[in-house]
Amino acid sequence: MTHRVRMADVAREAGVSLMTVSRVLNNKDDVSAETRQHVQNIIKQLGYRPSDIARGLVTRRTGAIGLVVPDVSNPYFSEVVRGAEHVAYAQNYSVLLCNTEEDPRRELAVLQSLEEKRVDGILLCSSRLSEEELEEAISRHPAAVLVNRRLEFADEQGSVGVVTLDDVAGGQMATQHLLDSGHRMIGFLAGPPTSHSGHGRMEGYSIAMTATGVTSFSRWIKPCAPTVEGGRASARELLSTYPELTALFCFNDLVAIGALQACGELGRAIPDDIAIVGFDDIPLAALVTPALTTCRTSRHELGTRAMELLLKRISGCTEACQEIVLPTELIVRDSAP
Amino acid sequence: MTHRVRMADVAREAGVSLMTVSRVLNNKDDVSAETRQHVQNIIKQLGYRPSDIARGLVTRRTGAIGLVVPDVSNPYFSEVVRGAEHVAYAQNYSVLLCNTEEDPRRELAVLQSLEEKRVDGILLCSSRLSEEELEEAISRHPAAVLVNRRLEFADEQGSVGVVTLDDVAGGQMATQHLLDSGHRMIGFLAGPPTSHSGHGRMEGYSIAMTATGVTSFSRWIKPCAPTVEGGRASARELLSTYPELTALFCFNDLVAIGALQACGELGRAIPDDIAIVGFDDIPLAALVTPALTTCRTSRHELGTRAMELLLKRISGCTEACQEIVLPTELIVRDSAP
DNA sequence: CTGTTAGCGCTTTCAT
DNA sequence: ATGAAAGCGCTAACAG
Repeated sequence: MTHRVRMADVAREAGVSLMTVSRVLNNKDDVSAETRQHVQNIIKQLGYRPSDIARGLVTRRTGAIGLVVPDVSNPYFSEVVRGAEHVAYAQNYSVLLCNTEEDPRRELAVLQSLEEKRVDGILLCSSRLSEEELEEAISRHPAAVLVNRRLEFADEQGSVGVVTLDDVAGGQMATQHLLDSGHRMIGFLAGPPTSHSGHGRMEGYSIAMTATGVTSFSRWIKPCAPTVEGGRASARELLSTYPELTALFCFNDLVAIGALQACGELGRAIPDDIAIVGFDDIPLAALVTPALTTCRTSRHELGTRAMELLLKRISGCTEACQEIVLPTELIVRDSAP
Repeated sequence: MTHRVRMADVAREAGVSLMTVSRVLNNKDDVSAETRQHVQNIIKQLGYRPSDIARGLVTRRTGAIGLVVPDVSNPYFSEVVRGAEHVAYAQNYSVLLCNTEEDPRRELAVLQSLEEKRVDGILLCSSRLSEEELEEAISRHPAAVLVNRRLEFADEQGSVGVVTLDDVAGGQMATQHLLDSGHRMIGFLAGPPTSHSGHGRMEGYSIAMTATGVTSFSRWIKPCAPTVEGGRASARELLSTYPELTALFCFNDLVAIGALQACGELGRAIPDDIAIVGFDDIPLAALVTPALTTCRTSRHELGTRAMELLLKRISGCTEACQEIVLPTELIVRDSAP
């Protein structure tokens, strides 16, 4: 690479000024059709590509969105990412992807890095930060949308958009399904204590249990890592301590699959000895044996709606539309018919 | 946001020149400890964050890598992405993620966009472009590494790094395993005709079959979409046409799972009536019933090695080390014991 | 050790 | 419809 073609090269070659080239590039209408065509030919001939860097310095817009997720290789988030990316691309935004690896320190680090990159906005999924850290981080960015996490205090100021799942309703629906099948001793593998989704699902579980008159179920609630292995280990423990349990509601499908494995190891048949309900309906859920009953959540839609909201906010939309709650849907399969 | 804090604000407040602030920021050693501390205090106090945009304009480095994959929500690629991202982050590079959605036109578009972003290099996974398009795109970027795809002609020029799986050896190993179990009528669900990995695996299959004296197996080769559904449909067709087949080697695990389903529907028991071998060892492979025999490939390592190679090349490493072939490992489970 | 000068490649503003 | 000048926020190269 000898020397990147600059706008000045195009201008010289075309025999016009920098401004004319700039106008052609930005589709300004005050350029004669003739000149425009000529300049476009030269651009193509020289293989010129404008520098977003130089442009960004003066326009203070980068056309980039920071997308922060705990872990792209988690199928849940990779679908959110894909949905978000799709919308961004359609509006000519690019996406800077950042994994936090569930580490709040790293989350702060990527947020700072995105600030230095001067992204036009951030999409923050399942943030593990404290309210204070979150408010600080958000205030430092031109626009922000939170996914799967709400801000208690800043909400009313409309400083941030929010897209969440109706975890409470989902948790309630899942638990009610088990109750309707006659189960009363229902354990809950609750996921990470820091997860807001987990709290919502637990609330739904509690509501359903209480409404049905089941009390003292709190000892049946056990936190766990949101993974197959986490579910397996916690299910073993919970079922060993409380063998009277006849059903398990799980934080997510991975945990539920871990529970499936644990039951296999403990020699407890599913769904006859014990029924299991997951959450999310990841593709895997339909493929394991027995197929998982679960609450379907549209991760893709979570991503698209969040990005749409963010881009709206970037464009200066100050209207209401700042909190979106997506419903979930119970999918009944073999693990809890 | 009234007015972003600039370096000039820090300099004024600290009573020093722009350069001193710049030196503190970039950890240049020719600043007195005292001044450095003072400036750092002011920076923190003002909440100053340097602009990578402005810096990039003068240094011609953006600290960003373009990562191009067909689809992040495909677990295969999301693990590659995660490996790559991990290495990039450790060296203070950020990652611009681009999905091509398997569309070559979109692939060209994102490549152009990355060029305008002036990324320091690109990592291109499973490119569907023609040799010419690929060469053109690569030549326009400061550095490039290809994953799961080779460039026939440009290789010797060392203009591009390459990281691939040893698909031929993998295909051969998988097929040989079936041959060793006594199978001779082995079908191959080949994946997309455009897939280079698919070609490699087919070559391995052919080598093994031929070496064992099996001829005229080409009619048992059937292309398919690289998905569960694609595998299911193609397996049904292939097994209906050639009911004498006793084993199937599949392009990847998703296809193999589709084949599993098809066999279930056709009433053919696995592994007794028909044995199945997949490729990749995705997490799902161990969880389906029967558990899948497959060739394990380390997607994470594909990502880390590729990013390491790219960053080396960006740093001007012109040494050999420009082609890496990662081995695969046969994992024997229940679908082909 | 610290400061001054001159751009990086574009767009904005104002002039013609 | 087109151009000239100024400057976005920073760093490289040189001075002191």
